[in-house]
Amino acid sequence: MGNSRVTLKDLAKELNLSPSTISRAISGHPAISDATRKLVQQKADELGFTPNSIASSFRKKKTQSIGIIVPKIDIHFHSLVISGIEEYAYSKGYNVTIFQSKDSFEREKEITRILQNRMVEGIIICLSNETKSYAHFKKFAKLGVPVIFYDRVPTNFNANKIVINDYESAFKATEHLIQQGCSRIAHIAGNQSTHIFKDRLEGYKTALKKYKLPIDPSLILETKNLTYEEGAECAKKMLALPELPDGLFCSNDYTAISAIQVFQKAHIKVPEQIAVVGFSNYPISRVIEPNLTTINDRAFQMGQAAASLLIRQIDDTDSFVEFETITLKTDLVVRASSMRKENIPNT
Amino acid sequence: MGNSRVTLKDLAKELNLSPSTISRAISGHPAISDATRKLVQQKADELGFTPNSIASSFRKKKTQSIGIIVPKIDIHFHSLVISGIEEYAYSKGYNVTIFQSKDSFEREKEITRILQNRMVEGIIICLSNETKSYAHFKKFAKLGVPVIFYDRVPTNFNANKIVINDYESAFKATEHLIQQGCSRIAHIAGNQSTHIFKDRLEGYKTALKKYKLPIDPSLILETKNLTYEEGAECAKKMLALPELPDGLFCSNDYTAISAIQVFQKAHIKVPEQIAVVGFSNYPISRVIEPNLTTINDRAFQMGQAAASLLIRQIDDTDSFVEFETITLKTDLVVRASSMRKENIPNT
DNA sequence: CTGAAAGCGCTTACAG
DNA sequence: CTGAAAGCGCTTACAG
Repeated sequence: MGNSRVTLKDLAKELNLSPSTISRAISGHPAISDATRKLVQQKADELGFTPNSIASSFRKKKTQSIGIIVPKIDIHFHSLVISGIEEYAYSKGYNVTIFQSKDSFEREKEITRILQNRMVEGIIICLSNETKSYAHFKKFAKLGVPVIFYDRVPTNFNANKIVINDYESAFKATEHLIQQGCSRIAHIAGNQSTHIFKDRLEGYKTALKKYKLPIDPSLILETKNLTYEEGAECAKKMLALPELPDGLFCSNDYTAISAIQVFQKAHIKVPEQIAVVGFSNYPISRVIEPNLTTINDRAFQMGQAAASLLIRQIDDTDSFVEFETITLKTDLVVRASSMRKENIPNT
Repeated sequence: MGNSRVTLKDLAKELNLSPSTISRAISGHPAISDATRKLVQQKADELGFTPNSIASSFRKKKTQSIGIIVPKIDIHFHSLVISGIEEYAYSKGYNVTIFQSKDSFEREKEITRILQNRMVEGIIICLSNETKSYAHFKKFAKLGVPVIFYDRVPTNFNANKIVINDYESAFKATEHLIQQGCSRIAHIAGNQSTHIFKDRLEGYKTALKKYKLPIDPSLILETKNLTYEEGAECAKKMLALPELPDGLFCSNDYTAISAIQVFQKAHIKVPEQIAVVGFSNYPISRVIEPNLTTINDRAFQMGQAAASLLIRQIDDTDSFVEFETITLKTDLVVRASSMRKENIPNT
């Protein structure tokens, strides 16, 4: 079947004009007369000409495409970020090519090679949880290809980063529990080798200190992956304590929800006997009964911010800025799971 | 900063070999001696040469990339499909470029133009809900670029499709409720202008007919978008009926879950007084209490199947097959929300 | 086993 | 306002 695309040359021949003129007419060069432009446009439509952007990319060394690496696309947080990136990039004429590292360091390295070959103009990445070395990103600095890290970002490595203030957010969440009258507040923590979960634990501790509450190690439960199942295990451990905590701050929503369900099955009332706060504001937090108080981590906005910073850096080739870190605001979304006093929930 | 990539020519000059030989050595052409191959590989590593795949794509007219169009990336179903596509495509050396139509027909058309210009080798798409005409896909047939539709697929239009049997699945779900002893079974239906929701309604009706149960129009509640909020409204309408249904089959999980919550707030027991079945097997179905019986629609596998079919069609340029429709198996995942008799749930 | 040459479809500096 | 010419970095049919 006629795999034959119509090219600039074909158009030129048809119209007895030079390819240069056709090229300029199509791309809206100002030096082309209106008459010629119209003529060319008409013929292009007639013959079904559309510019071959691979040829154009090759010639101009501008691919108008950016690469995204995420651990897994179907994690809701990442799909929101990707959605934000795509939306912004599309509005600026950039395409988005997606890769999953599957949390494999080797695969992440391989993907950076592919992205280099593909000549993407910039990269947005959430590191795999295996990644401890960042040498595979150094080549992009040499090539002038900006890289933006989000969520799981490198430590001890200069780079562009989009983050939220995990420490502050955790502080806010814990402080809220204290203000609701809780004094024995437990924490379900994420893997402490990941700095965002470390920061959340720190924020929790700082809030306790500020309000002169003791830090009780038996109330701090570290998990590997903050899974639904791990949340349930942690809740059971709390039930086995000599005295039940009266508040619980969890490093994500899954563990918060499974903990609530374990408590409820043990006929412990949430929030009356134990008030619970999660982290991320997943859709599920508005489904669980009672609705979950949680931190809105602005995943969609994070994607938009990452794309915006990236494209700004692609365009400003001779800026003096080497690296930028953008910290996004978070909100505490107060719902029923933590409401022990007469407040008005904000969602 | 030295934006200078090392090229084939540079390598050739360094080694006093022709660019042809370098090209063949790098791409593993069999006619190259081992000695030369090693020499070239070594020098390539030394100079940090990596092939420019844009140049290669341009020359070979093979971009090794496929385009995906989804209504919205952060809908869990689509993110699972995309994940399946990326996984399969990556294993075959294809890259995946993603676009969101945002359920806009105009944007969908615009995206197909971009994909044509970008010379993707194939396209996987879930149609926007505004799309009624498929003329914008015809150009790809002429160009020999295969297009695979999934989920929301065209009707009355010959095309490659990956689908599940919505009719059968709905039949299975409804039959299960009947076997659990329900005889007044309601249905929360999706928009009847979308064929998959029409099929689900048909499957429901057929099951009732088969078991000689009456079809009661007051028990069939159509929604616009099957949202959580619409599910709650429908449940309230059921509560207002002279007699409550004893079974409920919903066209998705969100409506099923909100209905369950409305029932529970009205002190109606699920499944004892009303047994509920959803559709999609979203993660949330294992969180709600009681856990939701639902149809596993195999979104990840749908993505893999779409990518596999697409790449098969890209490779088989001279096959006699014009179009293919693949129907995937679905499972009824039986959980507590529908268990009125002593069965063993399968998850 | 290796090389010389042509060309993929554009863009752009230079010239008029 | 328009054109001739060179070239982006590869690949491949042809030749030896």
